[in-house]
Amino acid sequence: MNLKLDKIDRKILDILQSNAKITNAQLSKEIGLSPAPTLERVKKLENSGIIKSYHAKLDTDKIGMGVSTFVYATLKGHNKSNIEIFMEAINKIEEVIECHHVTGSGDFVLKVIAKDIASYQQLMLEKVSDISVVDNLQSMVILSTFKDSKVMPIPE
Amino acid sequence: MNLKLDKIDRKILDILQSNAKITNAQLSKEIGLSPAPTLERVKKLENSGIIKSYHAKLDTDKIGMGVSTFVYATLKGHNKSNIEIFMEAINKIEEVIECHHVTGSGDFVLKVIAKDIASYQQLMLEKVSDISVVDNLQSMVILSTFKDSKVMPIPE
DNA sequence: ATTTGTACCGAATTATATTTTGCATCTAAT
DNA sequence: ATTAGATGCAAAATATAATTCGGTACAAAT
Repeated sequence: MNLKLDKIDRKILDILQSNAKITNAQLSKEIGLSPAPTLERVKKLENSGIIKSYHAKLDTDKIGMGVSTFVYATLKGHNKSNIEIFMEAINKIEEVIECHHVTGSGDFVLKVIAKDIASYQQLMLEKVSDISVVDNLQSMVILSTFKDSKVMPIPE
Repeated sequence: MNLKLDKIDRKILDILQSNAKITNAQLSKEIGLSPAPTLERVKKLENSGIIKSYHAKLDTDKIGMGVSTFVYATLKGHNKSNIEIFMEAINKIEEVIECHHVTGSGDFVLKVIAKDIASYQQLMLEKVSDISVVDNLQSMVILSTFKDSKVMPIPE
């Protein structure tokens, strides 16, 4: 599988990142090819794994998930087994929508969403703090998000 | 516009969050309705703004954006005018894909992507540190991401 | 020069989305 | 209880879009 991206591929990726629901016909117009090779390129991008998946983005307020936070979590020891215990527990909590292992002594950044502050507190106390290997948790509540781009730049 | 979501709506949202490319026919099967009312519901969810948009998710490594970081930024003073200067500058930097205003004295969390550490450093020095109102920057490099769910739970 | 592979186009085919129609259910007012 | 209005539905018909197919052009390798 050839992963080399030309200018047209990058344009396709740019467009599909910002609007996944564009029709192939419209996409082909915007990149200046006919529908057939356009579709071929898109399929190639999908099959090669460059495009991993397609997702609907929801309005958190409108679905009643008004509280979003970042949580910085430290473990009691950042050995492999503790990390595995942590990962497994985190994966079961659907309100934890992201979990990243970051530099700094074995620490993690989580993104958590909740209905309101009360349910957030409950969630953290009952589900996250409760994970045996968790040492410290530090929450930052997101007051507002003024950039949340789903479009990543693609280097040449 | 009625924003009340019933069980079927929540199921639709759940499915479209994890797979935006599902056909209406398949979606209707999974929720147990016929295509017509299914499409009606999806359109209603789109028009009401509950579904904001649809996006392709790319593989950061495969597009050559191997470095992702969280950056905690503090401003020299967190008054309205400084925040506006900061926001405007940040919006122009396409490598900064997220920017959130968080609790703590006027601080921000950014998510930044780059080709490699060298270009990351260059980006931060030349574009981010350079914003006049920025006081302090603290970077955390993401070593690995083991949860990045695009599916938010929806409360009843 | 010939072969091989790749990318492209236009047209035909197939799949899918959208609209329409009419029926069933529910609610509220009489 | 009955009626009127609204809502939601299934099924069929239509419109639109995606996909496939055959063929052409071009580039690189032999």
